[in-house]
Amino acid sequence: MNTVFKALADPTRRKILELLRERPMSAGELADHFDVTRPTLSAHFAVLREAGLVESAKKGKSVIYHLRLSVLEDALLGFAAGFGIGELSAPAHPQDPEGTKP
Amino acid sequence: MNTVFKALADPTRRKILELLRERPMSAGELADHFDVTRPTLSAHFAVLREAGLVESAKKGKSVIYHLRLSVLEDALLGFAAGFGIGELSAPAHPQDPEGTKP
DNA sequence: TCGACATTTAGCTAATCATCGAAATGTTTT
DNA sequence: AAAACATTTCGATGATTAGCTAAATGTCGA
Repeated sequence: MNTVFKALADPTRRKILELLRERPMSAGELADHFDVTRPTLSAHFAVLREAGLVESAKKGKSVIYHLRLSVLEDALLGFAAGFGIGELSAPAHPQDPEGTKP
Repeated sequence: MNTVFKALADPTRRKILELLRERPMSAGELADHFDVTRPTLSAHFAVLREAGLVESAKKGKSVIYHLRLSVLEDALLGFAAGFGIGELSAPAHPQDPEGTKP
């Protein structure tokens, strides 16, 4: 949970998550949206992966990243709930919560 | 908004906010809940104040800190809403339930 | 006014972090 | 097999950060 907030502390990483919200994207495709070098972005991916916020899958030459919405949701709402913020129905996860897919 | 997430990245600062959620507290009273020195805590207060997450008021010998809940709420829910997390706002793109992307 | 108390500022150190260029790894295509 | 491509690892650098001790600032009560 600390790793999630640490990951969220960087604007580049938050933007990566926002891009991934639309659809899964390859590392190179993501890189086209930023001015930093690919090694730098790769390091950001590692932080996000470490926090459980994204998952990666090799696809040919590329590596496809996709968002793990449930992790973001749990961290954000879990923390907010402690403050009485977001007294709202948690939406059913549209995404696989944990590696339960074949 | 970046300053808010940066402020939330530290566990000590998150705990300060949680303590302040119950009631306003003086710097010294807050300090009793942590193992770090008072100057260190004072620096954390400065970060939280800079982010707008707390406000301070001098009261005699003490300085009373109180939470600014609306700032926390705006940052958290504002960010979450962009992901369809948290409220009535439906997700822009319901996530692809895996596999339908060749 | 003096001394005790609460907090902050100042100055420092060690650790962490974002970034880079170059090299390495792995995959596809010719 | 070799060239081309995508991504990551390696090694280095400058910036930021959390932490400390010591000193400064400000406030109250005797």
